[in-house]
Amino acid sequence: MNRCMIKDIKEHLGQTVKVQGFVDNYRDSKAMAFIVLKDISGRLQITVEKEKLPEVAEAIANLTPDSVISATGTVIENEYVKLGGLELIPDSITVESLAEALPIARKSIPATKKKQAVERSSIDQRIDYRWIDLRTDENQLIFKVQTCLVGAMREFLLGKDFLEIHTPKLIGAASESGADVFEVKYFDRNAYLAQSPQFYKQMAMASGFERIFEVGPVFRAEKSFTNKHTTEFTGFDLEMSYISSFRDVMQMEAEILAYALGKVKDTYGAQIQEMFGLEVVVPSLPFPEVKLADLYEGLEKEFGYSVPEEEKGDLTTEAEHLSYDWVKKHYNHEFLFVTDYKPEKRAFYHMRDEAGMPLGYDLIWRGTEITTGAQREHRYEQLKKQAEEKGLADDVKFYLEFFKYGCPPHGGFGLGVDRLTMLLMGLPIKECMFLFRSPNRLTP
RNA sequence: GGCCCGAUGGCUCAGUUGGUUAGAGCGCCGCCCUGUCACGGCGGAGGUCGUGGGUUCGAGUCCCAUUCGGGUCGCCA
Repeated sequence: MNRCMIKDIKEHLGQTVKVQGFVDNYRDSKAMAFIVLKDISGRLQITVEKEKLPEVAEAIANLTPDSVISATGTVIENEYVKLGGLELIPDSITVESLAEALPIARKSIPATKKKQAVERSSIDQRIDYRWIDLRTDENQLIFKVQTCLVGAMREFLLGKDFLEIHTPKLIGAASESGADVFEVKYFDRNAYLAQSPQFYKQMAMASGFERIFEVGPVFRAEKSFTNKHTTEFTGFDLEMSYISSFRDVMQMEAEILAYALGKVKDTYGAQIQEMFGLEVVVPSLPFPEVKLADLYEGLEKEFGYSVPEEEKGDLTTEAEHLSYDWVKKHYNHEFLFVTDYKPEKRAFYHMRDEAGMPLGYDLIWRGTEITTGAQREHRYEQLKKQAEEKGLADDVKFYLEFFKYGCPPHGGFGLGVDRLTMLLMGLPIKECMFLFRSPNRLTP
């Protein structure tokens, strides 16, 4: 018999079906036993009248929470069952895998008059047993949402003649700065884990691909300890040719996000609201935009936040957070493009205007940076000069070659998929990653 | 890397100015309970208090060192 997903169970009223999943709850008394079965799609009560079904009773006599079972039986309606008014009366139950007592508490239980509250285990404790932690509805929703989000972004771009590429993550030279890359052994020499597909996606422009994107792993050997950093994450990178300004890139990104968030809202908006208490807001176009210096000025005037002049080349964490209040107040919007960062703070490959101002932007969503984007410098001599200014000419020699034999003007951005997900759910990044990596965490 | 904080049964915590056999809830195990739905009732097992040293008649508690971990800032996606 084919397995029936629990979400489809209602279509099989009165019929015999097979269901499989984890034991979400087990209540066993002398004459009756109740199993709440959970699969990825839902929950179902299995009701066992022990005297009528001694074989089934025998099979589940030592059942434990989180064991995996298969059950076949008849689906019936029963108003008395709080779980959807449906229950399965089994003919047989097979215990596929018996679970030991769980080492973590996945959910908080509030205090009652007699009992004190049980807090759920810390996220770090839960990550030690991530595969158990991920069985909850809340955690599974995170990955359903992320799948929907990235799928929608991909779908959007495929409709606009983008090619999806896959660049190497093992590279021979430390790219960009060289300070924050992981070194790995590569036969009889050293290699590095790519800290960004930047150089290769630009190579795709020199290859005449015109429009590309990539979803892939990014490695950063930075000892960052915040709720939004990790040493390995998933980057959504895009590059497009024949732009007339970096604003073409910004517009493309805004359109992608508006489309993808629309899909997420349609599909999971209600569940996100219910489980995480957050509304998915589909952003209006275009996204608001502000110059970095103007933002600092606004924050000082309107929120009394000021920083020393030397820190104004970049956004401080607090300024980033305050920018959310600022953009809500001025534009009733969650996204904010920030432009006109100082050239010292930006990568050498960003194109600059006559005044030396980088032609790029950061995108801040709900007070957290999710993207850096720019028009790239595609003119060989100029690019070489900018690399030399940062003392990188030797390190990026192979990259400079991409621009010697013809290269279209182009630009692009890198977007943090995990940051997108975490902001969508209102959680720290640890809670949103399938497996979190940090300087202190390399397992499971 | 700077600053701050923590480490007590499987989990979450309590542990009073240092004072006899270290407590609780959940979980676990056993028994009881004809329909539960965060089921309920009774009983039980389980901890040399991260590690090393010191002070003291006496240390989970005070001091020093050390290990591991967490938060935050910087860095960034």
